[in-house]
Amino acid sequence: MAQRFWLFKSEPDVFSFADLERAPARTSTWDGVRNYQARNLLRDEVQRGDGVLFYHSSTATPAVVGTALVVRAAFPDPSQFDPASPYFDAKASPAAPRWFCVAVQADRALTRPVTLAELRTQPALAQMVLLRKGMRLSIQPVTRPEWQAILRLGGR
DNA sequence: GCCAACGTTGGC
DNA sequence: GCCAACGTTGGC
Repeated sequence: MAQRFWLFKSEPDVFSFADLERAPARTSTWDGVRNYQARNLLRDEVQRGDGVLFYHSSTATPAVVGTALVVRAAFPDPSQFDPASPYFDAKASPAAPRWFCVAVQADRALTRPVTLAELRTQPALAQMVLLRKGMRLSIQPVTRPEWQAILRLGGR
């Protein structure tokens, strides 16, 4: 399947792009997604080899800050089975997992972050899912032209 | 900290 | 199946 592109949101206070770059093998499980629409994308659509825009949300200057690569397609999110985890789900079981995650590897930071405010000024990005009113989805599809435009804005 | 928008839960 | 109440997200 052709490479596709996604935008993953993360609160930098919880897990930042720099955290991913510091992780062993620059790789981390993208766990804790607890929204069904986002879950369905992770489980059914996101494939190994896809590109990810790493977006910092709920911060003073929300922005796309780097790119990552999907290095493992969907598997059951281990945190749902861990009673000590904030993402524990008593209704999930290994036989009937409810939540899924993928693994991502840091690619490169953008030369400069592309802020949400800047994204909004770009006519080429007018249809971006991120910019739609009321959109809160934490896993979003990105088109190839959007991907390319954002990397260009970010100095790549 | 505020609050709009959206998602989930649960009573009926 | 409806919908009110509640919880969460996330920009500002």
